[in-house]
Amino acid sequence: MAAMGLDAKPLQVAHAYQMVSAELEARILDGRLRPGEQLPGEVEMASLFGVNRSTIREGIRKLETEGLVRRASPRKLVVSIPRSRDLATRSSRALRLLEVTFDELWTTAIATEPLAAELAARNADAEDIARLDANHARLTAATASAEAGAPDARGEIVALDTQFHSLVAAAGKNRALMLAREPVGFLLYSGMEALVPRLPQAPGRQVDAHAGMIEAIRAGDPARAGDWMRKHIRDFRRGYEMAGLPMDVPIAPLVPGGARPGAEPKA
Amino acid sequence: MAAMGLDAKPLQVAHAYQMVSAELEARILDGRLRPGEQLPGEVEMASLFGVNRSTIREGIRKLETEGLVRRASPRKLVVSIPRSRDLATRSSRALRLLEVTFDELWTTAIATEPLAAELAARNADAEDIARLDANHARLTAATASAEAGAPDARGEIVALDTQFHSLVAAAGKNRALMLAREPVGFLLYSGMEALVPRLPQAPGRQVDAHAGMIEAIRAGDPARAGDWMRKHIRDFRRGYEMAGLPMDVPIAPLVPGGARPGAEPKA
DNA sequence: TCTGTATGTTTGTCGGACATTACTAAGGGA
DNA sequence: TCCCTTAGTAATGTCCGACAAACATACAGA
Repeated sequence: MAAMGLDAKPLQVAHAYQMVSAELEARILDGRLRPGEQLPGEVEMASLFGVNRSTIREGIRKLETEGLVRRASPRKLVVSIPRSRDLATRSSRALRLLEVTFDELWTTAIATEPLAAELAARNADAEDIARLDANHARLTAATASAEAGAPDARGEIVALDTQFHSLVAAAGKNRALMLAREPVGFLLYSGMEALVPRLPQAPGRQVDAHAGMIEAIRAGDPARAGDWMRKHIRDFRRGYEMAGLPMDVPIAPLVPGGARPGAEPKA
Repeated sequence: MAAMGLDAKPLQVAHAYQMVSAELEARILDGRLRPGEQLPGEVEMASLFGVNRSTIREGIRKLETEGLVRRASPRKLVVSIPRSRDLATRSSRALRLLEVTFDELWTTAIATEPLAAELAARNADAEDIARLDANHARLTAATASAEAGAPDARGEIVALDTQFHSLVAAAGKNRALMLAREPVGFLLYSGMEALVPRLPQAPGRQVDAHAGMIEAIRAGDPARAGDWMRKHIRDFRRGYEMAGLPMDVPIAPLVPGGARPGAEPKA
């Protein structure tokens, strides 16, 4: 007796705390509440909306999580614009949970990263370049100490590489691209963690590529910057292949055996 | 007395409800809690964590908003993977609040959309193509009624175009790309709402481009599909130029004067 | 077997309470 | 007059207890 003229409709009941967050969200999105503006206290809101303070608090939790409001100080709740960083973190987490493959990430990156580099060559200012230089200096140092056998330099190399690409994107001044590429880059470059120990020459090649890219960006040469990036990304894939790492399996497998120490699946 | 040997540390106090969500989140991310698994009731959790039920509820609200848990039924709280749709919606909202320009969106799209089309030509299955056909049929109809003077066909055209591009991306079977391009596409194609009334021939050209793309995808010809998409996206920009719409201002201005009714651009 | 009812459980919401800690304003010293 | 200290106020974070509505399960009846 499935069909009786109507499809399965979700028809979710409207709970009070959902209405609170929905109402505030609507006011933020249509501009009645503007970023930076301070919201009333919980008690006042409770009386305004005619609900209990607990209910207000649950609604606020939701908006807080979405990044539409933020605590400027422990007492001040202000309207805010979601930070790209948080959004990227969440997307990244989702991609990990979706168990996307290296290949999916790489294919996306080969489209977005060179564009980011080209834009960076066009739009980078002195500060951007300074940041890139600083990053590169640290990467050079970390690579040296990794070659010297430092055990924990690997994680730093990954972090610095991830940051380098974010900096390039930021220098490009395209916020849509930044937001789109960030989660992909974050996850993709984390794959280098597995690459380094099997391909000792990888970090060196990386240092060269970064240097070339910074040079092209500094010179304001979009084509060359894009080429360096393409080469860099292709090189990454080749390294992955040479290291014998599989490209059609999840970057970060969802718990093959569990977590670190004991992690026995409970009966 | 600023410096006493330490930089300004964030040092945000760990509130109980944050620890609840953080703890559950950690268990989900490292696999101790698996997608689909059901969580204990609120009372039980409260005693497990040694906090009050209200506190548990606030923590759950956060996880719910992040999409890491979901209510399967009003009584069942299960672990889940964040839905791309929600993530895209949120990113889209953020981009709108950031007041990204048409140019930023377009520049990103010209990199991602052709790739999506190429992948679609490679990976689309029968169902994907059926969905594209269905979408195209509706677009054709909507365009016809728009040309006949139907007032509200404009919104449907925008919705169908947005959906078309999502379907193409979905047919490409690259989840990273889908997630990256969705918010950009959503916002970019909404710009067509303003385009249609000033450029009556736009929908017609669009119908042709979509048809060509579907044909290329059906034929499994990545290069041709990509070319159609590039042409389609470039055409969109040209249309925007010809219509005299500015490309370096926010797509969706944050409340020029307020909400729908008047909506005349203020001086 | 299917349907309807009774019981128990869980969520959503409420009201009130209290400790801690930001903010504020009054007061004292230079 | 201005600055610093100090007390007071108010808001948040957390807790407790309570209740209605909804849902799930078991059971009785057709």
